[in-house]
Amino acid sequence: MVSDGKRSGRPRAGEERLSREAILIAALRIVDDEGIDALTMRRLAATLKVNPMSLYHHLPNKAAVLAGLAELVFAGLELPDPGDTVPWDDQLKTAARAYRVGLRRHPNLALQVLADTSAVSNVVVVTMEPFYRALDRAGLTPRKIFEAANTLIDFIHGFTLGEASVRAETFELAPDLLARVQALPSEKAPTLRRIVGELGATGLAYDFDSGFEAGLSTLTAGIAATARAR
Amino acid sequence: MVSDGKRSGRPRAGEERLSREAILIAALRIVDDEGIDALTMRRLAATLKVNPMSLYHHLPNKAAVLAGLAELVFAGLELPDPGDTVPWDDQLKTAARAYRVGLRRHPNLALQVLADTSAVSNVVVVTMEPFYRALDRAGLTPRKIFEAANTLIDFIHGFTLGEASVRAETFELAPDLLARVQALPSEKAPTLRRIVGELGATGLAYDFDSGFEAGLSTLTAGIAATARAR
DNA sequence: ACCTGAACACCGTTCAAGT
DNA sequence: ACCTGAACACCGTTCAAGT
Repeated sequence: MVSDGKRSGRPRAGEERLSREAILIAALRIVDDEGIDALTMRRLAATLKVNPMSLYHHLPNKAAVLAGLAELVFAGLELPDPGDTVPWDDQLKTAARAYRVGLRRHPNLALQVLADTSAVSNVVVVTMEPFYRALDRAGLTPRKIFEAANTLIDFIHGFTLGEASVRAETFELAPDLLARVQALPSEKAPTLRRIVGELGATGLAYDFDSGFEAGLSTLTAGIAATARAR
Repeated sequence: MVSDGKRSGRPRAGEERLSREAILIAALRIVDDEGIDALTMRRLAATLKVNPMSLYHHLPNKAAVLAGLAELVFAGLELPDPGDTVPWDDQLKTAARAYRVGLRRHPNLALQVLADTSAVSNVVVVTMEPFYRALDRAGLTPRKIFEAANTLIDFIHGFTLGEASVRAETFELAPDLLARVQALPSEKAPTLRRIVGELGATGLAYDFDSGFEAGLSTLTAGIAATARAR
């Protein structure tokens, strides 16, 4: 049994208090619970009951902690692949939905994750197989498959970014938007005004789930057209 | 003529050294030149030759400075509208390209800008008219117009995010990616391996411009299909 | 090897005081 | 009203010292 009291110096073999993984898990918890700004090296060390400087034996600096968190989130992603039992567009949509859900699991980290190039490129390598399989079944050329996969990923990233940002705020977007569009001088944006007016306040109450589905349908329809055109 | 030396106390009328706008312009310059981390209140004050605390008379805190920068970037956006002289999909693509170029003008700020909900919703209100006009001409219902515009914006945001992140890094994505895909165990991601292999190293050398065009084409094709289906 | 304590060079922001 | 100086409560990180 390990004492709870503070010790110093090197721990005995097999008794290490710290590891890269343990540090990252603690960091993820802080970010999930209190937001990205709450994550400081000193705070992180405190929750691990350890001297702030001990962290630097496992991770070179704070940037490495943040990169490690992005990696952790992507490592937790698993895209289901229904395979040939469903049409290729359903296969694609299933994987896309799972990708969105996986990113949304840590909303306070979304920005960090999406901006981390190496994390993103890692997930492309390891996890994107279902995307490529579905697009291959659609009958695209290799180049078109590559482009379509990137387009789909970009859409999901942009969508997730908006979703995470709104969730972090308190104010209601939809009513505010409606009021401001209506307040515009009528010659400024006539079509926008008309469309928003026809939608009405209730129609504008933005539902993220149906917005995501609409995007997926547009993209799969566009991909299908691309396949026919080859 | 205003002396260069430091003064203290209230300046005479019309001689104010500081304004919200002047502060934001100086801040934008720092971010463009040296990155977002270089922007500190103290550094900002120094470049304005002013006491750090003076800034707080014009902006309540650092978060307000960052939000102001997002606002500034979006305020500089102007989407051209070729109007009825071109097909609706060209009209849509023209506006989309301009939107991307506008965001890319300040790559170090991309993350901040895209994550700022109120800035994004502002630009939707003021600037998105060409998007709505083109989609209206495509023959979509109001709801489909709204959804298609959001999908297109999400794609551009996700694309810009990737573009800005890669630009901020030094390492070459494409060759690295190719090597790592080939290093995967062959049963792990067979389709991905095959597609990347067929593309080859040169084919994978990702060109952002053509990637963006491919996305736009897929989206407009999907929107056209949506319009026919109504 | 791993952990610690003290120290350095910074931060954002509050507050009271100047003009 | 606008700017300042000193101070407070933090940061991330280096370095030398402990075991």
